[in-house]
Amino acid sequence: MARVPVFVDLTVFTIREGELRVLVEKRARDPFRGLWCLPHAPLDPGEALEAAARRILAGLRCAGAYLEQLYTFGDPGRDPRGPSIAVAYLAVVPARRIPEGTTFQPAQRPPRLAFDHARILEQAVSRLRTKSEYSTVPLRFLAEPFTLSEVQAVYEVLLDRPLDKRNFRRKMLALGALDQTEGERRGGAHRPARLFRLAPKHPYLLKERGILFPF
Amino acid sequence: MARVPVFVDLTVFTIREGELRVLVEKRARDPFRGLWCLPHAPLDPGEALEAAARRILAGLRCAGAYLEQLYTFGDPGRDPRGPSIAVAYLAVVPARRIPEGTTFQPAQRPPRLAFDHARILEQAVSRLRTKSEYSTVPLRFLAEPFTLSEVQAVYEVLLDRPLDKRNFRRKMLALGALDQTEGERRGGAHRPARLFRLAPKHPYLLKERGILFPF
DNA sequence: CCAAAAGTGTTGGCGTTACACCCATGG
DNA sequence: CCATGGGTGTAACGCCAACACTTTTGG
Repeated sequence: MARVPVFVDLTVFTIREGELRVLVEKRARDPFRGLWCLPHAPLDPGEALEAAARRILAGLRCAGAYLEQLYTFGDPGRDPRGPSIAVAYLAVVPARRIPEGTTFQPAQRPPRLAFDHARILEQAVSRLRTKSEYSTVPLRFLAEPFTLSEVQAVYEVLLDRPLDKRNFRRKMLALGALDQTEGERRGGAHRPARLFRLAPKHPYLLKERGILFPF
Repeated sequence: MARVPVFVDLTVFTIREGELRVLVEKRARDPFRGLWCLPHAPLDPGEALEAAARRILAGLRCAGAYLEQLYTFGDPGRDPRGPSIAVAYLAVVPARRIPEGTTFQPAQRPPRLAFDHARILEQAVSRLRTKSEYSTVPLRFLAEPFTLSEVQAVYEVLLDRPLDKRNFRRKMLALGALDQTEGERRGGAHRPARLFRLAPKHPYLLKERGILFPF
């Protein structure tokens, strides 16, 4: 029976300083000692894949983040120690929930990464950008409650283009994915902003027919 | 180090008798002896995942079929013999290329399946239908050369609704995914049909903005 | 000459984009 | 009272869905 080591690898994204960023760690051991890599861990026997991903997230103090399976990488050369499998997950964490001491690097121009992690990251970024066109995943970059301007800023980073404010608000509200909450946010010398949360039963995919963006 | 058995499982689809069908095998051994299951095999150490999928396809005499990775299943209870991982692939084979002696069952109302194969199949069908809205995957159900009416029939089965002939043809040709070939097909007491092939550099995803279907 | 599938254009309606100003607040 | 970001409506345009008849062949 074929038994190769099985790893769960994570791409944890956030948006900081107007840029998409990914969580990386510095390797303490060979191979690739001193190089950056994505957080990962071997699957415990008897542990479900998603459970392993959540275990790693908890270790990063990012429990509760949005999580979805990305892709499975099994190129025999991906680890110099020998054949292995990496089940990669994509996670999203709001910038305001990032714990101290965590390192996030620009996802589009990352530092050199160990193993096949550059390829994993590339695929994760691609998936994230594609899904921004037709899913509510981008809302996971925000801690509740949030303002419509914050939502627009997230979409602008992910889609990498400016969006029209009036059209954006009209469409976003029409989705039914947001619930307005009590209260407002005062953020300086200007009119206070209304606050929103993710609707309890928000759709994951946007609409059956047609795409919502571009505006 | 965590070493659990790694399998590659296949969902091989075709369209026959106006219905989406999936290739199944009868199990010759326990567990689940005599029950239907999806084709699968353990990953050889040192073998790439996709290479294993193609090896299984070749064993089914379906070499050359369209193939993409679907999802990885690792629920500890998926195999009664103990924890294991299944990397599932989705394949599409033209009805005219099906070898003798292969069993295809209706994909939407399959027989009882061993292991967690019912869940794998469910997810594969869902993915296939979703992708039919915005990708050229449905064209893989046809052996070249094919007629536009055949293409429309495939889309109608996958989307499960009738499509307008004139609108369908206009949009499909506008994609640039098809090349007209020499010759025509005479199929009885009616005007001969023009023949097409997949364009060498056909797009995988349809258009950047908007979706092509519905009509 | 009949049956059967292939092939072909136009129009009205709807949804989308483009666009500029007033509001509420803090300092 | 000034600066700052929050909030709002409409009109022109372009794209899409709806729709029916002619063509070519085999028997």
